[in-house]
Amino acid sequence: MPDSLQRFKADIFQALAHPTRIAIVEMLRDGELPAGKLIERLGLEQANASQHFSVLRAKQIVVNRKEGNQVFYSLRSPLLVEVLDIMRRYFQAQLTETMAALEEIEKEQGAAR
Amino acid sequence: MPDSLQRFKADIFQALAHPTRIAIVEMLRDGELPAGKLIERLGLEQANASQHFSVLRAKQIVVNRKEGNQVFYSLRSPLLVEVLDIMRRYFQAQLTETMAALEEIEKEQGAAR
DNA sequence: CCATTATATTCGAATAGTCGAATATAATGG
DNA sequence: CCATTATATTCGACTATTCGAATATAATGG
Repeated sequence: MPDSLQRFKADIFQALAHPTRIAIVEMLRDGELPAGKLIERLGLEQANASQHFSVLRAKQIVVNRKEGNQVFYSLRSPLLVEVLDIMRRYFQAQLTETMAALEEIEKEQGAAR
Repeated sequence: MPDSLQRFKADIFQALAHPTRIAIVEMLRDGELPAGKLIERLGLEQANASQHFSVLRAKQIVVNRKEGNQVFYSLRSPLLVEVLDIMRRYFQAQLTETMAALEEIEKEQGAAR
């Protein structure tokens, strides 16, 4: 039933379905960074970070290169950044709706008093 | 560490991290459909479909309304459709890259012969 | 009222994901 | 060579997800 495009999409979404990995991707939007820097800035446990990097590598969301004993990660494509930006708009749209709904409720409660 | 926007994004990505749910969302892009139609067209097991709908409802990706004994589902926002469209571009870009890489390899193997 | 249709929920089994600790591996420098 | 740094992998424990079967609930029509 699922075609390969749908499977691909699901795989990418799965890879992004964790806030830590989103944070990593978002830090990389401005360019390549060493693993150590990502770990430090995001306050991650080293082993756990490595596991998250592994997920991102497996789905080819990031590219890595070695320099000495350091590994540098970068995003493979800027398209993912577009996806995240649309998500921000979606979040804001939802927030706006929720605020409007709350105001409506408060207005009704004010009138009922 | 993760802010609420990142958690939100991760939640939405999680909800989309299954090909069946992507297929459902894609069928809904053209407008509201009854559950039964979705189940029939996608060849889903009823109980499993219901579980997938439940995931989509929980994250407010879909809106549902009842009419008699039928439930109609629709997308809450067109922004998600944009996300899926970017993903298609991403897939195509990856495919193009893979093809190019394969051709490169074949060219090298041809030259090595 | 009862049988049928429509769909949600629960159940249990199996698999997958996530964490931190422990371990392994590679690179560096003294 | 060995200690240190950097990072990947494994382990084990726990949680989450997915499936189909079974069950529950609601609506419909005769």
